[in-house]
Amino acid sequence: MTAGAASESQEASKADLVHRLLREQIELGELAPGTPLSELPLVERTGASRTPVREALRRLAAEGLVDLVPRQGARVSRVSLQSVRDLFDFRGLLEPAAVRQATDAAAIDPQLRRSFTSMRSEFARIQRRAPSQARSRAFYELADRFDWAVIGATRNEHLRRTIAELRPHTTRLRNLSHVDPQRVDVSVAEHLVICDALLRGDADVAAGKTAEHLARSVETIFRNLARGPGDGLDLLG
Amino acid sequence: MTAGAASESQEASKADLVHRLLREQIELGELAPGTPLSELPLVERTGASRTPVREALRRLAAEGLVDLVPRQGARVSRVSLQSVRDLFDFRGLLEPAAVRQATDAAAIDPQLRRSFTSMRSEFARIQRRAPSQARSRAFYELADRFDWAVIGATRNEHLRRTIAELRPHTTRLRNLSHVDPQRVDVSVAEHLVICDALLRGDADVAAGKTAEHLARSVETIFRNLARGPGDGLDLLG
DNA sequence: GTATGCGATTCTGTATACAGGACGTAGTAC
DNA sequence: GTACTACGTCCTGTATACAGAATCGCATAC
Repeated sequence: MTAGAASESQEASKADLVHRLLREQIELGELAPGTPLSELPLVERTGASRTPVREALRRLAAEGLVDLVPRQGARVSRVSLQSVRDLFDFRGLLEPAAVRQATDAAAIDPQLRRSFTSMRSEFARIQRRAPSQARSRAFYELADRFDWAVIGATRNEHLRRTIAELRPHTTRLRNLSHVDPQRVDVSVAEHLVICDALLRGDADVAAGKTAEHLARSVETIFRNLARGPGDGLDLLG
Repeated sequence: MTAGAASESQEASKADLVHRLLREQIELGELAPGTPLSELPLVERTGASRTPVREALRRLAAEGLVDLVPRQGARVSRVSLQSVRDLFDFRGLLEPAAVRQATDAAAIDPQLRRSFTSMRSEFARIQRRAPSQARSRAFYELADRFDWAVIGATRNEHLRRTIAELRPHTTRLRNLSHVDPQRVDVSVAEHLVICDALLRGDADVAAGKTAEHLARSVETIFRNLARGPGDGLDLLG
């Protein structure tokens, strides 16, 4: 594992590094929507030359994290209400199908099954914790691992790649909005239900509950938005 | 239109041109799966320098038309039976949803409605023609226009972009396989049914028939494949 | 005859230099 | 005082040069 990581960091091109750096900063909201990303400043900041920086920007543009205006340059993409709707509608189309495939895979692959079983008990443990900042963080970290496990268990390559490409958008949206402890409660319970159905081999329920979970998530985001921008949801960039 | 095309060709960067050239050649099967795409030969062939050529290759790799091995270069991506299944399964997930949105859009937008009405009558006209090479070509050209109209009428940007990215794969698959006149017959009829439901505003039927159409298409491809590679389906590249 | 090692060639990954276009600003004219 | 124009600066798009890695072929040793 260590050797793997070492050879990875050796194998990673500078374009990969710059791409990952920028993607993480955009995900975390450190680079606010609308921030200009000119190449030369990035060359200074990253130490790479313009060629890898260019490639990183193009890749980010393909992922939709960066808007590229032909002779004007790159900016961190803005987040509109419509884009949030689009994102969750699209996830609602894809992720239930992915959960379905993951359910089938977990029924066959014992190691995958153990992995989901373990995450299920972690969700249960979080459920018993008192609401706190740390609890929310733990939940999101676990939910991320769960989502990646589902992605990894998705047989269909197109489906897998497309969902994976959406994750930075989802993460960014979470980091741009505020944590709603009540929503975390519900979300933990929803993940438990999905885990149970998945482990039970009930793909229909697992997929259905995933769709419901996404619908409730976007509902919460919009409700919090309706409280006004003073509440912290600062999407217009 | 002419001025538009002129300004377009002025606006298009060399990277765009190289990208389009290669994509078309891959779609048409002129560049067979597995063909190495080294940068220097492409520089000579296209007249562009390495930078735009690189960008075009990276873009094609992101679209899945080219496989990029880290320190080894680019090859036209190979087409496996699994990748065909994956492609059509994924399309079966996305395109019914897109047809649904197009149905809603056509109910509101009169110009869009006229466009679909006109294509419906073109399908009907093709149906009455005698089977021939030209008839198949006319059908595929029209089916392409129909698909693009649906894509254009898809509100959800993620859905629209993802489906659009799949089209080169579909086109390539068609050009790598042989035309099955019997399948064209059925396919024309299926498109008529979809058009009718779409124009009638019946999104459920339009979506359902789209899913059926895709399922039958992939079935035909696999059946023709089962007849053996001598039949012309030369997918292994 | 076969296997192994060394060398040459080719290619990618990266850096950098150059040209053309866009935007902002300042100055001038009305 | 305002609007328009011209100039300067910045930035992208493109070309090209250089270094390191990988692969292929050939020669040699067993």
